[in-house]
Amino acid sequence: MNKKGNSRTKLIQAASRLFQLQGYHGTGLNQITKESGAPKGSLYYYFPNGKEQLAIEAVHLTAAKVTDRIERGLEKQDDPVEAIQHLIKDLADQAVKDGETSGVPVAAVALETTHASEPIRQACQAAYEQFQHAFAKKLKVNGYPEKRAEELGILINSMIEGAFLVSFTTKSKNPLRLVAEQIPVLLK
Amino acid sequence: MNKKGNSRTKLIQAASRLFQLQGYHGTGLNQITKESGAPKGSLYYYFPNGKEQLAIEAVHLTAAKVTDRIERGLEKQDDPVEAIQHLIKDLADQAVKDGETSGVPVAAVALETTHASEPIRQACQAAYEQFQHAFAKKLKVNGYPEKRAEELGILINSMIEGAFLVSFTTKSKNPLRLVAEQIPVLLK
DNA sequence: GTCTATATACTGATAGAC
DNA sequence: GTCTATCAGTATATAGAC
Repeated sequence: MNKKGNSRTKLIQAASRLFQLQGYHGTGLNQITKESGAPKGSLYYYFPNGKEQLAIEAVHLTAAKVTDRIERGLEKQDDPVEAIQHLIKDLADQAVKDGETSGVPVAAVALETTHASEPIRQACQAAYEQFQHAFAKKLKVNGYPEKRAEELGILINSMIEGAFLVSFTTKSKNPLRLVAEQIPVLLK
Repeated sequence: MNKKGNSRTKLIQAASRLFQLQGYHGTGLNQITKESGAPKGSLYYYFPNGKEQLAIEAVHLTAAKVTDRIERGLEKQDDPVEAIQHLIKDLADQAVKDGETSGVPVAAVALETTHASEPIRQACQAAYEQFQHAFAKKLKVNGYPEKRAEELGILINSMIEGAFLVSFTTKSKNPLRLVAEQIPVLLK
């Protein structure tokens, strides 16, 4: 990576973090450039389409990082039930304990921009499809039929998103805990 | 209701609608006063604490309306499984078809402000607790033990929130459909 | 109680020197 | 590629006439 790639990357990383915490409209470009350490004037050099383009790339980065985390988590145990339950337990700790440094990936940006920017919406949609696919892949490897595995991927991702949202907002682990307990019944 | 109550109510109603669609930071006070038809200068007369106070009251209104909708929906059928499934089917139509006029209640505001305003966060938490309680009440009436009913209320609300969020973002009914199909297994 | 005008700060975005 | 200065627009919030 050259200098160019470096500043570009730092901007996307800062944007990814801040959009997750404060949402799209709640995060200004000044704050992003300041936090990234990248020179402010160069933002429009790397992202000629401005904030929207930066948000799309930030969502892509967030999606890649979260997908990687899901995949690594699921690899730790062979049994899908135990693997998924363990992953959810980790999320529960993060949602409640990490306080100021944590947010629900993608969700805030998705809700704010679905009606306002179709390209950003599509980036968020792609993120959710990646998450679903990561769960489905684990289930296929363990013998679930393809179609059933994909449906369960959608279902598991939705349940985790909702429970994460409610756990985060109410500062309680209960929603994520209850979803984790439901996994064995779901995969039976 | 006198004139005062009327303007106040119109402001809260417009705020409730717009915050749901565009989030907290994505909605300006100018837009709210314009859409409400209430005189702009009077906003700070009714809400001395400004936008934050207006948002709290808007969340309370949204919570009351949604809770009412859940309760009325659940009353339509005696069997809790069928009642909840029917309710989710209605939500699925709304999330995908209503397009520009629909949003996920409370969620956008909750995600944006949880780290920025404790009073707004508490209003969102109260909203989720109302939703959970509405489901739990239906289950208690139908013979579920109190503790189990309350856990299922949290779980059902979380599942619906997540599936609504993903359905809304991906413009697909699948997540909500799959959650609906899961209800019988859940309540077995 | 209503409404206008405005203060102040910040937003996204741009131009141009270096 | 970097950085500064700055644009026009809008944000929340306020002061004061009526």
